[in-house]
Amino acid sequence: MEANVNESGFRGLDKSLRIQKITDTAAELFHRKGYRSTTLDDVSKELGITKAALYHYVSSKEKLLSRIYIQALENIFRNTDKIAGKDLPPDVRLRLIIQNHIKGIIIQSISMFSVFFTEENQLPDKEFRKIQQEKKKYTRIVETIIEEGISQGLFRKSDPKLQAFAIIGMCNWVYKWYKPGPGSYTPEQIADYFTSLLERGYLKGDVEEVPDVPELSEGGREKAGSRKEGYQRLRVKCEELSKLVDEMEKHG
Amino acid sequence: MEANVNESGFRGLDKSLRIQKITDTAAELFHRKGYRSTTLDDVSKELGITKAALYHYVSSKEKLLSRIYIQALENIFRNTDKIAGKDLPPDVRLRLIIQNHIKGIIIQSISMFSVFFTEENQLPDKEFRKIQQEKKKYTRIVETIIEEGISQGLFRKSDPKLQAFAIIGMCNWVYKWYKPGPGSYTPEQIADYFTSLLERGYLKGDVEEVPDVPELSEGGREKAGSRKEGYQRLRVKCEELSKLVDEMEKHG
DNA sequence: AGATAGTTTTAATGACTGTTTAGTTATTAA
DNA sequence: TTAATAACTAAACAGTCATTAAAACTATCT
Repeated sequence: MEANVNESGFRGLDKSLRIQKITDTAAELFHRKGYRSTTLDDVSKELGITKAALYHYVSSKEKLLSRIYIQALENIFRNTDKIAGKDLPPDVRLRLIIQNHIKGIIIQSISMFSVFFTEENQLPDKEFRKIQQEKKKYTRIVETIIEEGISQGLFRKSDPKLQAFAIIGMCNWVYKWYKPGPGSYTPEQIADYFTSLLERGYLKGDVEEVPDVPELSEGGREKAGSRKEGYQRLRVKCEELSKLVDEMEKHG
Repeated sequence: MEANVNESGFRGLDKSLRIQKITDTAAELFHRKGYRSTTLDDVSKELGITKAALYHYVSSKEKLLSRIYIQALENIFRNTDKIAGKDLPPDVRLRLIIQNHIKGIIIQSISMFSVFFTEENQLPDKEFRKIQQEKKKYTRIVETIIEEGISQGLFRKSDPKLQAFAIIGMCNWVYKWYKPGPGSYTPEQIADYFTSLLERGYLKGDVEEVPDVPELSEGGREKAGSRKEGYQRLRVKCEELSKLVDEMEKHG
């Protein structure tokens, strides 16, 4: 029946730490139950204080949400500029970005990023736009690295924006499935793995020449060129695959 | 000031269509404002009827959410079994799965999947578990295809589950950035692009032999083997990269 | 026309919750 | 000791919202 007095209390912390604790607790609850479904009573109960006491530290529930967003952004952007600006080959920079990204999500707590990814529409308009803008900025960083990789002849030709979305999506989704624990992967292992997959793909590579990414703007796509036997069929186009599925639809 | 009488009215539809319209409208609003923040007044207003009239078709708000989840699942699973069971090489099956996945999300409406991905914690416990289970089932399907690809020597060695998460994440994230419109990519184009990236990676491929994915279980990883000059450095390990970042931290 | 069933509305209820107010306690400063 | 301030509490305000009850409208059938 007692209030939750877990994890090193709340009273015996100095102010900035107490605010941090409030933010973390809120993030955890918002993550578990959703922002709107979490009451300030829930938060205060979890902290072992009264709701009104909360208002000593945070001026509104909305402000609490803002704080979470600000922290998440700070965390993700902490290293990006340094990485992106460093004089390193694009592939290495991309690796660093990916690693930083996954580390940010996992170490800085999944809850915070879960909220970050799912509660945007709860922010006031102005803040919402700000966040949207920052996200675009981040995408743009990744995009730029990819562009450089391509222009240096290191990366295959592609649509850099689409590729950035693909990579970022793969990384972001970590918050959905990652469960910390003794047997879990470390963020570094995941980053290593993702990088390896993204750089080289999952197909075993004994092909003479890898074709560029298909043109996205037109229908007429790649005429099968000089590739080794056995990999011809890998390049079946999606249009054909579509027909295949449609066919399946009809005949059970 | 009038009620929203857009998109072909509500009154002139037969029952099952009316229920469908309610579900779609709800999904759209839940997507825009969040489940908890959307009132039934919002939904009914959007439909041009009163709140109480809604209760003729849906017994509770929760039920409305359930319906959305059920439809999303139906949509994703519609073809999977047929694809996974078909006697096709693993790489082709994986392509089909990816394509089906992205098509499902985009065509069947982003809103529905946005809700599907973000409002799970609003479901009653029993339903929540059911959904969780279905998601696992889906991951398992992808995983199995990957396992077969590996054992047939077609795919590089890897952790199939991690790879499944990576792929699924890349695909799911589409709901976050895809904006339908005249200049947008088609689902097929996105699927094509993702598949190409996933199969072959973004690095330009003039390497003799692509190394297997690094072992995830131990620290000691790959001794640089017989690879072409110039790609040596690509295989810098994340541990080393970490140090690099840490260093940057200190010296601006 | 009248009855019936299906549909929609108006009006109310009851529970919940973000926020405010007014006051208490503990700690520090003068 | 007195005054001031920070930390906190209890209670209530003001509003919102899911849900229900009961009345009114509409179309169809007899």
